[in-house]
Order: sequence, then C-alpha cells, then structure tokens
Amino acid sequence: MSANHPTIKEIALRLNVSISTVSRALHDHPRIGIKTKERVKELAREMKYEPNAQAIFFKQQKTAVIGVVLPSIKEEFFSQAISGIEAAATQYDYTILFGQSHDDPAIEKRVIESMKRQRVDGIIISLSKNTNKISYLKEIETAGIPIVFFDRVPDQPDVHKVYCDIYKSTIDMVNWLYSRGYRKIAMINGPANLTASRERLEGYKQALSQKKMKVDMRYFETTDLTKEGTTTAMKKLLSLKNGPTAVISFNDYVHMDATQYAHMQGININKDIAFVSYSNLSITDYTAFPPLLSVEQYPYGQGEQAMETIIRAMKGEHEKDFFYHEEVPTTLVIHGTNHIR
Amino acid sequence: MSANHPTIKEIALRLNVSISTVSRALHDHPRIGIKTKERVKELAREMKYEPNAQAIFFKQQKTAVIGVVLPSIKEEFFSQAISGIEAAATQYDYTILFGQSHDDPAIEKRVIESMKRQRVDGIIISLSKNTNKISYLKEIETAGIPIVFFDRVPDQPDVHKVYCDIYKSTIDMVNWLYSRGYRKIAMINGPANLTASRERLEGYKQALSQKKMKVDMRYFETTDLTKEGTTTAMKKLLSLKNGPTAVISFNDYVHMDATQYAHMQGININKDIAFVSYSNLSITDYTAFPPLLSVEQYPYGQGEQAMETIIRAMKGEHEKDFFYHEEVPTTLVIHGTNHIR
DNA sequence: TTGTAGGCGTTATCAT
DNA sequence: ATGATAACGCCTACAA
Repeated sequence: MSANHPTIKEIALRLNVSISTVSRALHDHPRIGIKTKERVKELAREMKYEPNAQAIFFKQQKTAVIGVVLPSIKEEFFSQAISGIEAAATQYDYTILFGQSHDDPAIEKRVIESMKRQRVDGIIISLSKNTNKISYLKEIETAGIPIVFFDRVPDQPDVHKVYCDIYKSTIDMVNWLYSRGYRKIAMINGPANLTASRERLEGYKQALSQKKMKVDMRYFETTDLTKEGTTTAMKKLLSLKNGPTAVISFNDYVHMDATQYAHMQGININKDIAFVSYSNLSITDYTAFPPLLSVEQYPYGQGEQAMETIIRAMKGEHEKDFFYHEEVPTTLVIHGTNHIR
Repeated sequence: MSANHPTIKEIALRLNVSISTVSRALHDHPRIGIKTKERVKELAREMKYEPNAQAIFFKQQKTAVIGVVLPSIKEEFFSQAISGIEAAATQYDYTILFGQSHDDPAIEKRVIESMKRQRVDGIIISLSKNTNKISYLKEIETAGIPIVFFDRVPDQPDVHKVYCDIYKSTIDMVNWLYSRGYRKIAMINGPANLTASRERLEGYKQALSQKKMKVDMRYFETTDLTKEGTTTAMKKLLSLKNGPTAVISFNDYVHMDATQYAHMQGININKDIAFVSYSNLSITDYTAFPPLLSVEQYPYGQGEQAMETIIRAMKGEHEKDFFYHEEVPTTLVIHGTNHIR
C-alpha cells in the first residue's frame, strides 16, 4: 500500500526525451515543439501524472502550508474562525495544518514545534488562555516563520495581530444598558491575565465613569470559565443586598451557566435581571435564556483577515520592525425580549 | 522574511567534517568518535539546528500528514471527531491537514485533489451529504493513498470505514418510547440518500414490527436538514388528526427546529408530545427544549478509531482486498423531564 | 528545439 | 572513524 505516483522521469523514459523537455512541455514552455508538447501531455494524462507538490515546494524551500493553532475547535468562535482562514487560504493556494492547544501552554508549544519541523510557511495562532511567555514564538519568527495572532493576542506591540476592539464594544454595551434604564450593572469577567478580560474591565470602568456612575467593585466578579467558577460568581452577585439589575457575562458560555444558575435560584431572567454577553453564538436562539444582547465578533472575518495578514507578512514587503495590527469591527446584536420563552 | 534554517551542511562546513559525519553524530551512530559527536551536537545546539522534516519525508517518500475532510467543523459532532483524530495522530507522530466540504461534492473533490498533490499519506473523510459518486476516491486509493471513511460512510463493502450502528440505536430508541407507553411514534428523518437516514428508517420499521405495531407512513416525514425543511415536516405532523405522541428527530439540530416550531404552535414539549433525538450535543442542557433522550455517537472515539484504522491501512498488513469495517458503540443518554424548564 | 547538470536537505551505501 | 556519492522529484541556467 505504498504510494505509486508517476513522475516526469517515467514520462521522459517512455517518450525517449529528457526530463527537462517533459517539465517544460507540461508548463507550456514557448520553445518546445508543438507535437512533443502534445505527446507529453497525452501520456501525462494517460498515466494520471500529477506534479508532486512536496518536491516542488522542497526545491522552492516552501510548503504552501500555514499552521493554525487554536485553543479549542469545539468553541463555535474558533470553528467559524478556521472556516474563514480556510476560505482565504484556498484563494491563495495555501493549505491548513491544524492543531489545538486545549488551553495548555505545554501542548501549544509542542504543536508549534511540530509545525516548525514541518516547515510551515507561517503560523496563525489564537493563544491558550494560560499562556504567558511567548518568547519561543518570537524566536520562531526570527528563524523566518512569520506568526500572526488573532483574537487572543499578546499585549505587546512587536507582533502581527488581528483582533477586535472589545474595549469599545464594552462601552457600547454599558451605554445600551444605561439607555434602557439599568444603573446597577454587574460584570462576570474572565481570568485577569487575558487581554480580553482587561479590555472588558477597562471598557466597563470607562463607560461607567463617562456616565458619572461610581464603579462598585461588589458588582465585579471573575470566573475561570468553568461552570463552577461561573456559578460561584453568580452566587456572589445574587447574595448582594441591593444587587445588580443587569449582568454582563464574559461570553455566551459564561452567560449560559450564569443564567442557568440564576434561574434555579428563582430569578426571572431578563425581567428581574437583564443579561448581556459576548460572542453571539448561533445556537443562542435555541437556548433557554438568550441574552438580551450579544457582541458579534465576526470570527469568520477575523480568520480571513488573519490569513490575509500572514500572506502580507510572508511577502515581507514591510519594514523589518513593522508589525500589522489589524482591528476588525464588532456589532451589538439585539436578541430582544420577544424570543421563544 | 524568508526562512533561514541551519542545515547539517552548514554544521559540517563550520566543523570541517563531512556531511555524513554530522548526520551520523546527530543520530548517535555507534562508530563516531565521542569527541566529534560532542563537537557536532554542541554546535547544532548553538545554531539551533532542527532537522528539516520536509527533506526527510521527501527522501522517504512520505509526509507524516493525514488529510482530514469534514462536511462542516461548525457541527459539534465533527469538531469532537477531529479532536479525537488529532489526539491519535499526535500519538503516532502524524499531523493533520484540514479541509471542509461544506456538503458540496465539488468542493470536496477540490479539497481532496489538493491533498493528493500535497502527497498526504492517507485521507480520513466524512462524506458530504450530497456526494453520491466516490469513484475518484477509489482511484486515489489505487494510486496508493489509503482512505478511511467515518460516520458518513458509503454503503459499499470495498472501503475502509468506521461508523456506529444507528439501526440498532433506533430500535433501542423506539423500544424505550414503547416501554414508556408511547404508541404513536413519528419520525422526522434526513435526506433519503444518506445511509444515516436509511438506517434510521429501517430501525424504525423493524422496531415497530417487532412490537406488532403497523408502520403508519403518515407519521414519517423527512427534512433536508434546513430550518425550513424541518418546520414543514413538523407542521405536517401537527396537522394530522390522531397525530403522534412522540417524535424522533434525525439529530439534535433538527430536534431544536422541530421543538421550536411546535412550541410556537402551543405544544407543550415532552408533555403533549415526547421528543427524542440523535447526537447528544453538549449544549443540550442549555437549550429551551432538550430531548427526553439522545443517542450518543461518541464522535471523539470515532475520530480516534478512524486514525487507528488508517494507520493500519497505511501499513498495508492486510490482504489486498480486505477492508476494515469498524463498528463503534452508541449509548442512549436520557435527559429526563426534570431539566431546567 | 532539446539535453545536461546542479541543487534543495537528508539518509544510506559504498568506499577509505 | 570518517568521507564521497547517489538518490528522492522537480526546476532552471546553461549548453548544444
């Protein structure tokens, strides 16, 4: 069961011409006899010859392969993102080598080393939530493999990255709640080490102060994104006297756990307390308690953008110390109160 | 920004030894002088030398890459499956080239041709729901690239495949409904051309006849798996006089659309009509109307199994006309009526 | 118009 | 104990 692919060498042999003639004929080289061209192409078709991309790329010292490293493909955000990456890759004749970190920095590193050994032409990565040191990634970039971060990006400026402005979305979100009359706005944020969390927190604080409201840290909780962590956070919020009338969750998964728990505690979701969130999952409308509003982050578009960016980074048509920082837009998607429940 | 990886040649040059000496030293060849070995390894470390996998595989005429073609990574079933594939692949030092068909046979073919050009060592595929002719796949296999189908597999016996026994699960499902007293059992099945649909239908018929119940085709509807198709099917079932008391949906996505519509029509889900389904999505417990029961098909395990199978197929330690047919188990997961609603 | 030869990085087979 | 060389499939500069 070992592969048996015809080569130009075999074609040359059978036609009694040189290998280069076959190669040129196949490439429609101008100064090859028209009848030689025909004979070569005919036999190539007959033998079902297909150029060996591996050999070509080996010679060219490239692979036409982009490594894509995601925390977890199970999350809809990332499955959408990789679809965008794939679509753009296809357009530029690149293929995708796939790997997951499962939010484990050690696995993440292993995956990336493997991709490096495979000599991928570039790497697109959304960092694991537990990753803090990315020095080895900078080394890989120095070694000549460009890296583009997306969504979960490092804070530093000396990297290529694609992300959306969560800070601004958060301000919009708070303003939306404010305009609907909510004043006691709580937040269940993600782990503090994430840029994503910091941006939410900063936007939250900024929006409140813009509205001359004091930031009450009793209303601020965090979760490690597990069901237990979220439940604990929600529990604390519900135990407050003079508790919140609105809750902003880190994302729709946190939202689902938070509302599930709150419901069990007798809260009338979106009536007693308004819930808003980020991600805008497609199953939202089938869930028991959709958020009133969710921030759409266009993962598909972010994926496409990441691919475009790495293509540019690979071309290297930029200053040696220039880094792409591509910001992609977000939208507040209002689900309203008139859902199926 | 072009890659600049050190090679054994450079090491050899700098050490004034031959290329082969470097190669052997790096491989701990027994009869290389211990101090030469040290010098080589030292410099290799210093230069951050890493063997070029592309070159090695090129020489070995392999790639250590497995192509994985899925209909849509957005479906949780497939995102779980690819995780299983990846886990097993890592164990065997294979990497994953990723592609989606989006249920379009033309795209599917394009993806596979591209993988063939890349000389993947094998292909794992779950067929697009609209694919009917797989002759070109057989050709690829003849050319030396083994193919393993999983979940959405062809009916023919002359292919390697991994799948679960939906026929039997369906019988179990009907029996479960029967034991709970349901007698008017409807089914919203998938497209007739799918093996998955045929197995459901056959299991359904078989179970009913085993219980001496007549098969009433008024209770049998199909959907093209779109929201509209499912809504239409559900509508027909609800319009029947002496309508069903239980509905089996093709999968949890169909279930969600069916129950959403039924709810809007005033049906009390799982009270007026019992709903059961296949897939056992992880978000089930967050949905407005979870099925009473869902068939767990262990996509992660199926993925692992598919990888194991293709490894065996690649080794070719089997008769030329022997094909693996690996059946993986299923489980009925009971969600009960005591969910959050 | 066609052929020859070198090279991409590595390993393996022969020498020495 | 180490070196030289061929080979994997393809492309291309240079010859003829």
